[in-house]
Amino acid sequence: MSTESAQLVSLQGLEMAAGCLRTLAHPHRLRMIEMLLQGRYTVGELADACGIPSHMASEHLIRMRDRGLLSSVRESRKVYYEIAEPGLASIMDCVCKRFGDTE
Amino acid sequence: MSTESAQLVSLQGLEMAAGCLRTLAHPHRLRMIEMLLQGRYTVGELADACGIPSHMASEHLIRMRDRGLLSSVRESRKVYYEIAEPGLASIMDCVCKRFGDTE
DNA sequence: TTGACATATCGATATGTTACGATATATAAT
DNA sequence: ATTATATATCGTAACATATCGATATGTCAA
Repeated sequence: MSTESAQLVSLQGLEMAAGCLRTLAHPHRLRMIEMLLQGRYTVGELADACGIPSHMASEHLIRMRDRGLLSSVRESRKVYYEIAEPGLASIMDCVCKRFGDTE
Repeated sequence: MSTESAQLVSLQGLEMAAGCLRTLAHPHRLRMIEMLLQGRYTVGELADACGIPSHMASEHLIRMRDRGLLSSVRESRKVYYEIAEPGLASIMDCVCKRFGDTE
């Protein structure tokens, strides 16, 4: 199912991958990505869903956008964020399979 | 192909997932995992492959073992590490697809 | 223009992580 | 017992990150 690559990824590639993984490695950011995989949301909506002040949600979102994981569009007063990196679906799929509660 | 879960992962689950991702988010640790997905290696072999002193490789490996990602077996003077979490294959597959050089 | 709302930025503090030298343990050979 | 090899642990300094209050910017309505 997975394309077996005999060749190793370059150190530079691994450094970029590590940067992305570090950006993902926060429970609130994972929650935001989980939601954004199902549609676009505003900063305030994501903040409420995480139970954090919106200025902190903004910081998380900007961080992910700067990494190329998300993109944002301003519409009047609100800013909508959405998924920019398609690979996030596979990562979240792994997270759900391993840590999703089956209750 | 992926089981679409309408239900969100619990915050506790996301915290554990974030912990695992943070543990993965280091270029040398990713290199080690990449190698271990193809077979077992000793601390010294992994250290040489990463170009770091073996006591630093040991710290990285113990960190991943404590997270449940790897397991270790001592054989005489050497300690062999191997993959303990099957999901690592999917994660590394994502990394290869996104950051693997196609040269 | 004034005020309200939504998002973003700044500064300070607290916590976590990394790399490194030094040292310690475990195993084997002499 | 001594020495060499392979891993592991400790202490620390440098650096990155998280959180939070305060403040700033951008947008709209009255």
